[in-house]
Amino acid sequence: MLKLTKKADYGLMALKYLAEHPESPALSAKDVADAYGIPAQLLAKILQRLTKAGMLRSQAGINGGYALAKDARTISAYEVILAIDGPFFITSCSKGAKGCELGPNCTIREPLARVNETIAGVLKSISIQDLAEHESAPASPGCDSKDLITLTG
Amino acid sequence: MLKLTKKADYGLMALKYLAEHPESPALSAKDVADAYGIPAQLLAKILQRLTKAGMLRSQAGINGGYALAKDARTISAYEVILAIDGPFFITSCSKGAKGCELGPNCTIREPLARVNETIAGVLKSISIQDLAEHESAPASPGCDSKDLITLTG
DNA sequence: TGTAATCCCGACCAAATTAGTCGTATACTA
DNA sequence: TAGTATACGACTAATTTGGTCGGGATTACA
Ligand code: SF4
Ligand code: SF4
Repeated sequence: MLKLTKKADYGLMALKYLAEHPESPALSAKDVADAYGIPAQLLAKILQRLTKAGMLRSQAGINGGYALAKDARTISAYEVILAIDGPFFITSCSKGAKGCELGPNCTIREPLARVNETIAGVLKSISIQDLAEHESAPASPGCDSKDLITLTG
Repeated sequence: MLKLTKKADYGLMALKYLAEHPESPALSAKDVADAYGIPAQLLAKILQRLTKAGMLRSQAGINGGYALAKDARTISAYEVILAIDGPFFITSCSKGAKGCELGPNCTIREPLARVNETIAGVLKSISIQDLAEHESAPASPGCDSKDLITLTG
């Protein structure tokens, strides 16, 4: 539960891989898939989605493939997950959903919605760059994310 | 994706409900289920798990049922989710798992593990009490949760 | 003692979601 | 034009989740 889908996982990995190989003009889906031993066709579909979402550029034909369309540090994990799995909410309801309609009955929805935002915030604060140089460079010194925390009260 | 299961959701609701009715010595699974219109048998199983995990006391027989075994503010959303759905990790791997064994191949696992901890931390900081009085009383003033944030770097 | 209410628990089935495959069309390069 | 690649939708398979059933054990009380 509360798991990232493998697709999102693959997507992040692929993006990270591309970020680590800026020299190549383009890497094919197969290249990346082979590098990690994941199904090439599945990864292809994922990369297509990321392309449509604007974070990759694609090139068909021989020597074609994918390359980052933006700077690695401007792509957040959140965007990636969003593009691959669609909008995410930890509750089944949340705004705009056809989920469980306990509506007024349910008073835990609001606090949970805040948890949701917190998680989204965390995910937004992580860039592909952060993943690539995984020797974790302190990007948020001090307590500038204080707002993320206020959800408990 | 990244969704709370309905079981966990139900569990939180039930706990909140019990927290709101401290006068009753015990409420049956059916009582709670009816209050929210959720399947009684399913809720029963959930409550059993919470009982085994020590956050509820149960009483069989006529006029039996469940009651909180601890103060509502000492029960965190995290415990509840853990008891109902088992250990949660956003990645398929994470320590102790039989998940995807890209092992050394995968360098995104470590940053994601930190995201995981952050989420866990947030969940831990929310008590049943917080859910019950959902007019959100600031429980964490200032920036005492700074550590939750350092995952980005 | 007997009965009704209730918890307990494992096995089971059904629905939903996720993972992965296939087939075909299209684009690009040499 | 041959070969390599993306694009995309439909399909199937695997896994997870949601929910049900049935039998058994406890307890209260008449
Ligand atoms: S129970 Fe409440 S929080 Fe959960 S899905 Fe339904 S309305 Fe949302
Ligand atoms: S790809 Fe990496 S992060 Fe994802 S499950 Fe496998 S080892 Fe873990």
